[in-house]
Amino acid sequence: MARAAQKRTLETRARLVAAANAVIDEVGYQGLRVEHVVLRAGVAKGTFFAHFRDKDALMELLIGSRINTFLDQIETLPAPQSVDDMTDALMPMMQFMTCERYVFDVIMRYSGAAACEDIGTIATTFGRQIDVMISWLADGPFRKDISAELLAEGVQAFSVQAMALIFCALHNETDLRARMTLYLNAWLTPASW
Amino acid sequence: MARAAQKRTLETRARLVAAANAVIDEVGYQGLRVEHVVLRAGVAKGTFFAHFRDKDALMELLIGSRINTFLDQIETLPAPQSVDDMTDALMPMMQFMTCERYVFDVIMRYSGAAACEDIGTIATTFGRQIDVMISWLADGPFRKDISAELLAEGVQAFSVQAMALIFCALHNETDLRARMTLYLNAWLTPASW
Amino acid sequence: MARAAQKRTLETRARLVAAANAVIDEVGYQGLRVEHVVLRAGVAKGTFFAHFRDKDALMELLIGSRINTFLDQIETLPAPQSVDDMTDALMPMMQFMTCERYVFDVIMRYSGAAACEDIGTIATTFGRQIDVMISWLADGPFRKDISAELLAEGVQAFSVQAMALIFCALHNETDLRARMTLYLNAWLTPASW
Amino acid sequence: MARAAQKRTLETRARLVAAANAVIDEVGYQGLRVEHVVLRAGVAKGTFFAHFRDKDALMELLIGSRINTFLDQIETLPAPQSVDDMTDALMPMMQFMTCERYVFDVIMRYSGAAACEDIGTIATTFGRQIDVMISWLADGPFRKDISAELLAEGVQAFSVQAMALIFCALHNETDLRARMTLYLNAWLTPASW
DNA sequence: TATGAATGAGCGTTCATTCAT
DNA sequence: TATGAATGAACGCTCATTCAT
Repeated sequence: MARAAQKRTLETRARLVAAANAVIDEVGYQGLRVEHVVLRAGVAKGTFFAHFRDKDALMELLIGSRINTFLDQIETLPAPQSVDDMTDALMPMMQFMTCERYVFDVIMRYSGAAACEDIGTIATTFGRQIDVMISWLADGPFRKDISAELLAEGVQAFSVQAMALIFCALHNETDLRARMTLYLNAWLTPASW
Repeated sequence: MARAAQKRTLETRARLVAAANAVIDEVGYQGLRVEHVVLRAGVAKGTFFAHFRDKDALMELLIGSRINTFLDQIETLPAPQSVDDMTDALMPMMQFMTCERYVFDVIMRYSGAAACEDIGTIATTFGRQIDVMISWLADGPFRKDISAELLAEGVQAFSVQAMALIFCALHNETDLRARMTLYLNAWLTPASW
Repeated sequence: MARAAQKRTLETRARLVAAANAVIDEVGYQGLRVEHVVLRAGVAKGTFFAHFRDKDALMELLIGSRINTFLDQIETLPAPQSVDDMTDALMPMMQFMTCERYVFDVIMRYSGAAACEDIGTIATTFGRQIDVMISWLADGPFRKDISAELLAEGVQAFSVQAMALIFCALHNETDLRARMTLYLNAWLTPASW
Repeated sequence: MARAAQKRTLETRARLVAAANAVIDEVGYQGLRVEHVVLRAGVAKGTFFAHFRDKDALMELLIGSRINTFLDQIETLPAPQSVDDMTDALMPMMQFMTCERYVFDVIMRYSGAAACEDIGTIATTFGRQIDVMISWLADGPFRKDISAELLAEGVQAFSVQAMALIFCALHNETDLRARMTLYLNAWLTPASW
């Protein structure tokens, strides 16, 4: 019976997540309303809050999941041997992260949280990003005078900077890649000064 | 006549700004309510919206002004000759920027906007930051293999990264300075790799 | 459970309606403020708008209810056998309809709507008025060369005309009855021309 | 000088009226905003209120003028010799009166005001309507057992009734004419009962 | 007359969240 | 768990009208 109950619980939760994704497909993350989610899931509003602490918790889960999917993909790639390769590897994830101002803002609220005990889906992805990059950086023709971790944090800092520019009317996706290349070349390439 | 009218307008606007600052002193930026502002300013609510598009517009003005004041101060300083000096110079402004999560979030919405025609008070402060740092970087014992502008953008990227960490439970003000030093040393110091 | 929930809903709605009526007793229909209603009902403002589309929807309900009460009363009366009797029967309702310029205006917005599918409380009362009068007209010493329905519509048209005169500074309640008698005699009395 | 000043005054007033008509052509009577009128007229808001007691005063003037134009036209017609002719004569004016719900409402606020000392442009038009119709009724093959004035008031009452039906989704312009014919036949035609 | 900034009361709305059942 | 009515604090907005200059 407990097992059955748990099964129902999981089903309800899955229904809510599916409904939320469907809503997002229609109106975007920004436009998501709890009301619409529960309506589509066919459950009561209270049920939503029995499954998610608050709306933000759902958002974090949804966005975090998407990022994790991108990271799964990224982890299958061989360690990039150039800044261009690294940019290529990161681009899909960065494009998702900038698909909506709202999404970027949510993610930003957790940036830097990588080093925190803080356990949230998005925060964890920052840790994963750092980890992936550490493995890459140790393994490629990149700057070696500072720790791979610090280097990775720098890549993250520059990613954020590059992404932030997307939301300027004057910049577009092409710029995102160009910026990244520019930044990472300056940050990662062992040049003699 | 037009001048007289404009004078009254400016006075009212000044009253609103002063009232807003007073409210913020009491309840913080986050806690500011339009209602309280107009009450304290002794003007009608409609007057508020005749002067500011919405609450956010006021916020941008207030926060932007504060940042500009810090930049005024910063511009009086001699060009820093070390990463420590540079960090010292930037710290007061960064501390303000991280005084409240809300303030940081507002600022972030305009980060990267430096390069934009986009005219908002905060956006312009990003441009000023870049300009100040360009003058510093050209003038100090810093990396010279890339343009001062790119270097400045990097400083900004790392500042954001360092500030974002403040909002992790695990970090505090001391860390802000430490992080900045760490990042800027790695970014600005001409080391042989 | 659904029944219980509905019960609470009905109670809240009843509280709002009662509060609204109390407010009207004090300040009139014109003076009714949503704020005062919710305050007196002891519910949140949001609750009001969960029950009524807007203030006008409440007004229609309240005024429509009052008219229906008058019609209930009217329906208990025997079919009038003279224009005077008919006027007597209609007077209380017409006096309510002209108790406030605001009330009359609200009602007018729905006049003629009798024949409409349009479902609003006030609109339906127009239909009831017609029905009552049809039964009267078929049953009394009134003109018979045209359909009772057309005759009833004419009574309505003349009622409106007579009521509209009330809002002329020069006219008063006495005139309302006098006008009605004059009009109805001309409209309903089988005279040889 | 006084004459010059008066000339300027009249010009400004004319500019305001012209601007108002232009605004109405674009957004309808309902959509007219004093702000738009003064903007288009190139005068200050205060000037508007120096020329018109309030917005309603302007509206009354504009709508009243239009009605008077229709009445001018109507007065050139020969006295109608049938209900159909009478309906034809009145239709253009009635169509204008029902061009917008707002216009009809404004007019209604003055209906019945014909008999009032009350001096407003629209109120006066009601008087003119009555006068025109009195001359018609005395002069045609219409009911004669009651005064032409009372008969005219009845025509007005039925006109209002017919026009009110226009604002029911279920009715249209064709109905307006059909209704009028129906009503006026019942009211004006000397039939033996 | 003309100006136009200021008024100001109130409406409608929002929507995540709570809580009694 | 599930329900869903109720919450409630603000915000934005409206826009005719006033009044000091």
